[in-house]
Amino acid sequence: MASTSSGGPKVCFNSTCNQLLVVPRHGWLRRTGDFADLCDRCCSAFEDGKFCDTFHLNASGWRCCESCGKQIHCGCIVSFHMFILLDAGGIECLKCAKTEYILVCTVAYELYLLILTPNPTWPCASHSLRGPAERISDFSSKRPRIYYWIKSCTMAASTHTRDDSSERFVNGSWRVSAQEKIGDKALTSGIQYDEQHNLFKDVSYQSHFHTNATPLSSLPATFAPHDKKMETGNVSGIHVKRLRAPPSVGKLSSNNNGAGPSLENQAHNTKAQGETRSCHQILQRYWSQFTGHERQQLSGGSHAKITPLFEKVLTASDAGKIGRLVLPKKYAEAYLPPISQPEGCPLVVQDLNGKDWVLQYRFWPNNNSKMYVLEGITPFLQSMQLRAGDTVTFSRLEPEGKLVMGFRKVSPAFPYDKGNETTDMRIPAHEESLKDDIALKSRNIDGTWSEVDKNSIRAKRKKGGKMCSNSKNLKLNEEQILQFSVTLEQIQGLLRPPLTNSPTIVVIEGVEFEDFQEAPIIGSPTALLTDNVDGSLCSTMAEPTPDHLERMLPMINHENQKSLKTIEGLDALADLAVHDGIHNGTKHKSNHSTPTPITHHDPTPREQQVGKSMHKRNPFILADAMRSFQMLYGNENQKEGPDLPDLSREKPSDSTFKNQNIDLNIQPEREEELYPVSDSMGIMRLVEESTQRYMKQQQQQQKLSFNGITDGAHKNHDL
DNA sequence: GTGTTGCATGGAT
DNA sequence: AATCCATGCAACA
Repeated sequence: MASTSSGGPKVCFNSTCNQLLVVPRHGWLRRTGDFADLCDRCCSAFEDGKFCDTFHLNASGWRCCESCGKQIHCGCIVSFHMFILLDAGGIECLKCAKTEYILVCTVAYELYLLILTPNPTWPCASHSLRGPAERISDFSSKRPRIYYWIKSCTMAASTHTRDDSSERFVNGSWRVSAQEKIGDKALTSGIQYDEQHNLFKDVSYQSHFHTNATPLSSLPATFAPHDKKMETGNVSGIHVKRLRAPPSVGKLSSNNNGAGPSLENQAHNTKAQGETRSCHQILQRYWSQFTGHERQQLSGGSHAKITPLFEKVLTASDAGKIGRLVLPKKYAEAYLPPISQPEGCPLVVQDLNGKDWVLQYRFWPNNNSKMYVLEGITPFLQSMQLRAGDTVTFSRLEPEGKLVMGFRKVSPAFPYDKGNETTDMRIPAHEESLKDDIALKSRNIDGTWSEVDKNSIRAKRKKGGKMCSNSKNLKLNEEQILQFSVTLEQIQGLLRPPLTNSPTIVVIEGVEFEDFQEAPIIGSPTALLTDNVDGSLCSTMAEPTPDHLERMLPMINHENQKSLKTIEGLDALADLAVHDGIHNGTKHKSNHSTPTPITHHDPTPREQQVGKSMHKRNPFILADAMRSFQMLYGNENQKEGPDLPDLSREKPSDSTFKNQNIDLNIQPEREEELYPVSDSMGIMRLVEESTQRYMKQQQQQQKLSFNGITDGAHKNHDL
């Protein structure tokens, strides 16, 4: 590369050019902070994004975009901004990356987007969020384009208009602000680049159009998400929130503003990903999982845009008679109107049918904090027939900013139940993986990465229990689910028919299940024939190994096994099968001489909430296997509320085989009536009930046998 | 007695 | 240790 000698005539920085510069033009920003001075021709090539194509064609470092295949030069500072490095390796051109980025940011609507740049003069500190001060200073003087999304908010009985958006140069830095009128209040939102501190600030404040309104001091300072990872402070009554300083320029818009190629630079990568992570950091705990299909439904098929905000799995309390839905504080503060008084404000929420519901949004003081609740939720829940364990989703209809409440039922028969209007709510796999990736880390204000949002993990653990502690494993993409549905069908391969019985074939959702009067037994089919002649006992197996499961899944094709193995829950299944099932199979055998009562375990509310994950050591292998599958197959939010058939109530507990008594009050047939088998849960239920019948029959037989009655089995055939 | 409201408590992270 | 939040519960209507 050419350089300039101090005092001497400048030559083009392009070493392959070296033309004397009469009027140097600024090219890329060098690491020194100076610009590379280019001649007209080279600068034009640079600005057109063709510099590498022109001058570096024979250089090394060309790679193909993983998405579109376009060749991108990755070997020089000039093209440094023209691609992003993919987490999984490889690169992606900005065009492709931008698409993804826009998508992500659409989800994370609330976040301020600071994608700056007219000119790719920022060599981008991809390694550092806070670049050297000289870069920043240069950058700040270049009137960065600030891509700014104003937040909107739905408030009951309020007009909501977006009044103004402007850019101003204030005190040496560019400030973008927008004002929206919400009722009699004006929310001025702004972002300002703080040159001195090398930061972007969120400058938002409320004022009033009318003097008779609430005093300013009583109003929350900002609508911005109250992310504690952001440093905040108050300056002259203006709420200042420190955002991460973008290290670079990079305009989201594809417009070429004439100042250079409209190329989002590498900073885009780091910035976008950083902000993306930040987005997700804000959202992930109650991340709404909408597909385009659902969004379309929510928006009534129109072109209105739906912005998923967050969601909440209904707890027993939420779904109880009180009609109070506890809202996650973080998201209540981020996405709902700010309330400073415990009384809160009425909130108009639209349901999926377009019907408006007026709820009271308020909070309670709690441990120096607040608990946000939506009161009066009962009519909505009843109308939608929602219960504990179901999920209520909160989203926003754009552009009017109306809050929309959707829902997802705990047993929507996903993915088959086409009738359920909120099925198919999974987000596409690529979003999912992105989310998952994002969920693992978040970026701190100082640009470092740290463990993210433990609440999210906690929430996911709650949802998935031990089976799905990893978010990546928690949510299955559709392909996995389909694969798993096949696996579910194939589970019959695990159910060993008692030799003395012939099955009743039950077809559910196109899947044939063999309903034995005697319970099927999980075990290796190859082992079936070698032991257990009475057909009622589990086979005893040698010391099980992890490979055991594989042998137990002879009918599952390799692909599905692979797929399953990616699911952490399978480990749990294997664990159950190997450590519990087989164990308990043996135990089961011995139980013939050790009668135990069927105890009805009434789960604590916490157990209900956590689902079945608490039942780690259940002797009834099939039930647990079913539960495992159920958890994997079903919604990750799947939980059982008090109104749902709690399998844990119905299944024998650990003590089942210790003191066998028989609870003859159980009426599985009736339960079937109550809970029609129309979904995946139903399939589980059917299988489980089948096994329950078997259990009861066995126990009855044992009891009767103990009493010297020999025809017990016949008498209890219908149990 | 019943339902509602507002706060306190404690488990989970 | 701090925080969140699900739920309990006393006070009140």
